[in-house]
Amino acid sequence: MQKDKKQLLLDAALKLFVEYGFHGTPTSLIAKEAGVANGTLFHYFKTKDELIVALYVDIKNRMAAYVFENAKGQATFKETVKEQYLASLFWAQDNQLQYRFAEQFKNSPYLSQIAPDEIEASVKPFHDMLRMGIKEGVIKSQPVELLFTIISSHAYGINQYFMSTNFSKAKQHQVISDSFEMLWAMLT
Amino acid sequence: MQKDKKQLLLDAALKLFVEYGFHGTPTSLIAKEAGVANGTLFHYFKTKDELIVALYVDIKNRMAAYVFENAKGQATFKETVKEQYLASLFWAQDNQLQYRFAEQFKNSPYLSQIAPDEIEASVKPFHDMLRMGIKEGVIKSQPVELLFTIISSHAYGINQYFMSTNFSKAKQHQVISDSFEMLWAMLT
Amino acid sequence: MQKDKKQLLLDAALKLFVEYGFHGTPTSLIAKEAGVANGTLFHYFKTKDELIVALYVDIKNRMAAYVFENAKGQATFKETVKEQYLASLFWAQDNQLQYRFAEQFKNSPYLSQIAPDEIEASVKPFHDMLRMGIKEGVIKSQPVELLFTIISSHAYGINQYFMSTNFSKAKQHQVISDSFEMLWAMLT
Amino acid sequence: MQKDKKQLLLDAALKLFVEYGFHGTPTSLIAKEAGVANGTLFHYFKTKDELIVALYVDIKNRMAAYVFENAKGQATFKETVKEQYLASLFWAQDNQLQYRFAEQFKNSPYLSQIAPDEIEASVKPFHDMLRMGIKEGVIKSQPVELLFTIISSHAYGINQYFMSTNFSKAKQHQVISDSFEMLWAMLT
DNA sequence: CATGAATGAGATTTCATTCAT
DNA sequence: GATGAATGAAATCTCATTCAT
Repeated sequence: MQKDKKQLLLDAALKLFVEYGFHGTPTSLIAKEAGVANGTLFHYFKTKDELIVALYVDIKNRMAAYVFENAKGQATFKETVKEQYLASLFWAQDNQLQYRFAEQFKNSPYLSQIAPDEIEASVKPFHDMLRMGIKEGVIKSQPVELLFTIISSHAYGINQYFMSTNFSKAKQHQVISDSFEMLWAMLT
Repeated sequence: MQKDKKQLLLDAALKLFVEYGFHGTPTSLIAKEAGVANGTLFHYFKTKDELIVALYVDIKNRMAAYVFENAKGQATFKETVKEQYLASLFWAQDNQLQYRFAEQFKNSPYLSQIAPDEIEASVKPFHDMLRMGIKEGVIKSQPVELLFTIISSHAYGINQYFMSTNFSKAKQHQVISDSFEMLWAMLT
Repeated sequence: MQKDKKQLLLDAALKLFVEYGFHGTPTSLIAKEAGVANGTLFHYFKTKDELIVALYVDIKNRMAAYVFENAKGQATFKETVKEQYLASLFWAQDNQLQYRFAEQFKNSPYLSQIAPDEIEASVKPFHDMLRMGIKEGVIKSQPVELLFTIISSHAYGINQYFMSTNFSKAKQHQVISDSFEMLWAMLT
Repeated sequence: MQKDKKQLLLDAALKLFVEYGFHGTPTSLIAKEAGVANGTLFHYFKTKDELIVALYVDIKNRMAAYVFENAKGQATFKETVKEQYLASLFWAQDNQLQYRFAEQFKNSPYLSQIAPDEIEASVKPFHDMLRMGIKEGVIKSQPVELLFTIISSHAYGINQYFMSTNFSKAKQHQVISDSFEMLWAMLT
């Protein structure tokens, strides 16, 4: 029994969007790559835009699930932050296509199609955690939005760096681990 | 005496690309917004792609010129880095459209139309400066590409933060200044 | 016990065709409105065209049955014509959707799908009646086709008039009755 | 110098719409018949709907102009009404395509795209004239909307009759003239 | 009988680009 | 240089119809 056609479409779309961009990828090509008929795409997604947004939401959820799964049950605050940071970067490493798609999406006019409270909800757990760290006096007392943005951007930078290098996985892990310590120096 | 039609087109394109994206902005709309005829656009730019790339290069150059102009003649290495960092963020603050256009461009398939050695050349001065800092033992001995990426991403994060807040200019300057100290703690 | 699915489909189609037109109404919408599955429509009607034609024929028959039922057994020729005229208008009043559907159908390329002899057959009783009236010297000696067309158009006009007014049923009956006398003046 | 491309498109559309109906006529066929490129149609009419409506308005205006031109300067009220009635029917005879298109349009959901006050304005001259006739005591005192509808429908019926016969022009003129007298008997 | 996922031909519409004026 | 009508390839999307379950 083969994969769901909806999933086949999402997979095909992901691959092609990353390679050719949203507008460089006709829906007909997505259908072809997925091995389904042209109209089938529109059976599952009312419009091309809806497909793009659905793909983003799907990826976002998968990544969040991965990060939380891998970072739960740490003893200290620092351990928790570190594991989340590492998990994010490991996930990005193992899901290059998804990561690059998400970056492309976030820098496109499509982002405005995500309801602001949905975005809000997705960052809340991180904000809450940072607030706790501040209350416990472990990290600097700064607005959590600022801290979160700085951490995210730092991770983003590391990823960009990896894209322009050809490191082994081991070396990448090393860099990630080092970079966290730099980040931590900044936060405390 | 009115502006050059070429400049009118670039101005219109910038505004519309930021609002609607590259593909959400037809050339006809750019021409209309610029107040010139449809075909005139193609006198100045052979293709739409050429316009997009020209706009990016133009913006890139203006920003670089601004940063170098404002950061020259500092006494110490830290002062030099700091002034460049501040100048970048001040420029982004004063040129929101240009900044957002550049971000969109960098996350699009158009980026590949910029020759790699052109990109190389534009970051070289920064790399050289960082190399000097390392040699002088002022900052950590890490690959300059990594250090540069981290600094750039940090600045990117601060900008993102400003976009979601409504700070006064004075408050923004405060945050920028503070954030540099955090960054510096990370680099040394 | 609920209605026959075929009837549910006809009802839904009637309502939607009048509101959106034949081509503005997808079969999927008809099925949805009828509360049945998409494919079910094609069990009962081989094609969409067949559904449209079937609906028209059904309506035509119901109207004819109504008119004949209500106009039978009149003493004089004038009484007979009058009762048929009244019955037609009363029926149209009570079956607005059906009436408007029929008008739309008659002014569409679908009309050509009704066999000419079927049309012939449906008007024959009226032609026969008029021929009798001429033979008896009650009405003008003119081609029955012309007389019938004039009578039908007259009724059509009255209906159009009602659509743009908001008369009570009583007032409508009054107008219908008056209008028949005007019509009769023309025929005799 | 050849005809305006816009006019070529209107001419082609008219012919094809009457033959195949609005929805049976693809825009590509209209362009082909007009001898212009596909996109040219959309240069002149933003949508297919806009073309359909524009065509109707154009036809409506031409007919009105014809009727008024041919019926002006009559001595009596009856003469005026008669000349307008005759002109309408002669116009329909000489402009079969236009007439049939207009009938199709009026019985379609497109009609609702004509602003009510535009419709109002087009019938006003006729209503005014009828009001005058009533005031002068020449015709029955009935609502002018009713009288106008009856006259229009009468003319419509005559036209329908002509479509199912094969009369010579002379014979048609004879019938039209006769039918006006029948109509007049009804109005007075 | 009934379903609804799947199809794919075809329709409308967009838009970068050209070119005669 | 400047114009804007004209182009036509290509994109998105619709929808009547089929068919395995």
